[in-house]
Amino acid sequence: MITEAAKDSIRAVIYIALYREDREFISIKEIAQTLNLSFYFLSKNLLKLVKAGILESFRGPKGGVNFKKDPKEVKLIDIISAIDGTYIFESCILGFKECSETNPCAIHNKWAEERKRLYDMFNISVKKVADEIKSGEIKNIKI
Amino acid sequence: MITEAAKDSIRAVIYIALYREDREFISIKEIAQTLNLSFYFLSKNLLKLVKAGILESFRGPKGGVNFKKDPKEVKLIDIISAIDGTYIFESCILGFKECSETNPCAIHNKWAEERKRLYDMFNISVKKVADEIKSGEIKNIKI
DNA sequence: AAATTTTAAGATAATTTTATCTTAAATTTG
DNA sequence: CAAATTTAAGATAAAATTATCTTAAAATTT
Repeated sequence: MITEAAKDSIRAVIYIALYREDREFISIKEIAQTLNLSFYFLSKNLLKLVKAGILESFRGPKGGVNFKKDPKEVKLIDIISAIDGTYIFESCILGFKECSETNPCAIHNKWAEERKRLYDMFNISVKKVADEIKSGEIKNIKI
Repeated sequence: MITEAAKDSIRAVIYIALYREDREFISIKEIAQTLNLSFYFLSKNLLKLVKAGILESFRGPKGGVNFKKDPKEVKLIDIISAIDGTYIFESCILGFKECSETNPCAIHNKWAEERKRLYDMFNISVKKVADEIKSGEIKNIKI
């Protein structure tokens, strides 16, 4: 569905939203250690979010990353798009380069509906996900 | 979502269901040429379907592959399972090894619903897909 | 100013997936 | 029986993704 890179990155931004509080920057080391992710791999991936204008970064001690955009405005789909691209939500499930209503593959209609739903599923802001977690509605949740 | 191997294989079985008529075996060469797929890659993948008991094969001139199981009984999900495994329909969208209702990730509930729908989408028989195509309900369809 | 910390950038390697080729075995055709 | 055709099996290579490491640059701390 989505790459490991995108999965790690989504977990990272949720972590930042949950635990940054009033800190200026959260070090990637802290994120990687807490989430049990590879520091190297996460660094590379978060850098893409920096370049996409979603996060900002700062070097040196006290350095790290933080949201550049308001997490209310950052959707999970934006993370996925920045890391994996939007191809998965636009492409034909049977691999045709062109596949549309007017010249569909055998299961175009079914997939078109599901990929729209998947898009909608990820079209939720980081803030909203973080707030759901904070609210305690969901028991035993893992970050 | 699903691998290229699975995509090719789904197209191949739909092709066989549509065009085998009363022939005993359909050569992989014919399938690959008609569908514009790599003969080498398709051979390898269809072999997996043979080993999974979905197709049967026969060597020599007049050789090829054909359904072993009735295409009414073969679901697209069976093709995907034989080629890619069922992992995608069971796994956590954020990559956790264990993720369930009782110990969920941040978007477990949303993804659990969507992956169920994806499973259902592929839980359609090859015969049904082929019949839909033959019926002509869908205009300008590509195989 | 020197040492330390942290991201930036890019090199390198491992793994997985995709693609191609070769040889063998089974079957038919001539 | 020899030649041709087709799948079977496995070797090899290419491409993409994941993982790790190294060096540089920026900032802070001492």
